[in-house]
Amino acid sequence: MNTSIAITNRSLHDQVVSRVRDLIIEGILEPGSRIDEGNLIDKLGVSRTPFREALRTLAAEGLVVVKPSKGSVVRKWTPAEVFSMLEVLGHLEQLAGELACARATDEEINALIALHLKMVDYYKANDRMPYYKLNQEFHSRLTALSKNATLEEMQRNIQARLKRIRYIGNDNPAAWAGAVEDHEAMIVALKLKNGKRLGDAMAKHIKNTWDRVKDSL
Amino acid sequence: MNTSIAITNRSLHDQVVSRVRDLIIEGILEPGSRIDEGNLIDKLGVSRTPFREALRTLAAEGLVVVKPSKGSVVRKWTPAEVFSMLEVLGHLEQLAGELACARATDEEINALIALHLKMVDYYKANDRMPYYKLNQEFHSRLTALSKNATLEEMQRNIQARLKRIRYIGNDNPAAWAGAVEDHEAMIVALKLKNGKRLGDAMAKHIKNTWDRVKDSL
DNA sequence: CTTCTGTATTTTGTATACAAATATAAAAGA
DNA sequence: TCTTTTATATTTGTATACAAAATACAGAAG
Repeated sequence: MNTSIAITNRSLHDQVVSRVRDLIIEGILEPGSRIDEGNLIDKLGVSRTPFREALRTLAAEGLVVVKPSKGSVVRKWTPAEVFSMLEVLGHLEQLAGELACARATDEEINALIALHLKMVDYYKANDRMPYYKLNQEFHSRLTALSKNATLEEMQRNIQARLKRIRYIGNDNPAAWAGAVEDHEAMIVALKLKNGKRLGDAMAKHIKNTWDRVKDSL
Repeated sequence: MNTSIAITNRSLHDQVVSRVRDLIIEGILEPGSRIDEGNLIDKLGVSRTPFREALRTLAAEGLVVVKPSKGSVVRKWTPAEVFSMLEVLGHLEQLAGELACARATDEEINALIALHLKMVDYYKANDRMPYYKLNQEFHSRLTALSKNATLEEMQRNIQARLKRIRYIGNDNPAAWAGAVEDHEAMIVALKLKNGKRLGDAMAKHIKNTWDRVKDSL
């Protein structure tokens, strides 16, 4: 078991960061829109101090832009920026794939295969939301198998920036079918522990993501 | 010309961020050491508010760790973390090299070659400090030629984390000679606009960096 | 009408004040 | 002497207060 009885007295800062991050990812705070400090601190029930600290964290993460003396806005990506993110993410996941094959245990690989099978079930049941959530986890967990902390961190950061965009741009059936196929290829390579092959499959998967996503920008 | 008459009224936040970042990189604030808030705000002449916001920014950048209710410390990297950074950086620069060959103009390439020649001069004159500074610029500018904003950002971030370590671990003559040789190979590949070759040369260069640096950790 | 200009209002930036938690150290007990 | 306890000081977290900008707007001049 993995339960902990530790009391997590998270600081307001941390809570505000994750809350606002979620508001951005869920699209409740829209890209390009101004972040109304007075309004949000009321709704969140915190004072300006932890809220503004949270904005600095989110700005460093790239989700928010703080314009001096003019307030903050939810960062809005240009298509070129999104492309650049996918270009980097694809390359990072290629590395992740190669390292995973070299470093992951059979147990870890089997756990990931199980996750993949669950995703296939959701796909067959046409259940989009849980599929989407597991998909995020699939990529994070595969990256974790690389046993490279920096790689995990960079992947998580880009993933967070893309989350919203990816969700919007993935709602057509053909795109979904393609994504599942990509994953199938990745799983095959992972089973064989063929790093080169897995890396290429992951890079290709991200490349396909651009095609799925680009028209919704 | 490129001069601007804009008045840059930088916020205290921004100033504190760059000031403290420099203190960390220069080793005046030592890895693992506590950041004494009271002391530093006195020396910097600012109040706690912008200072603490700056700490949040630096924490998100990975240079500082904020321990809830216990203060902040300068982040200290384990050898495994440094290795992971170099592993990712090498892979990112490989991509940068490939993209640079595809996207850079002849003019940009020539400017980089000129920079390289200046570095060789400093090397021959055994002038370490200016060489080191140009080296940072060399890598940043080469990455910029990839015309990929995300790649630039990630490279800059890892670069900042490694800056201190790299400086310390580069003070033996053989290592320096090796680094210059690596750069020579990179320049040749760039002249040929051979992306594969440049990418490999850059990846190899970073791999060598680990050997130069690992004993000082 | 427009455009300008000065003023009121709102928003942002920074400093300070207060509360809560942690670290320090002095005193009491074993 | 070594713990343990308790009081005190320091540091950290959060709220508020004040200052400085930026924005909105009303009235004056063209």
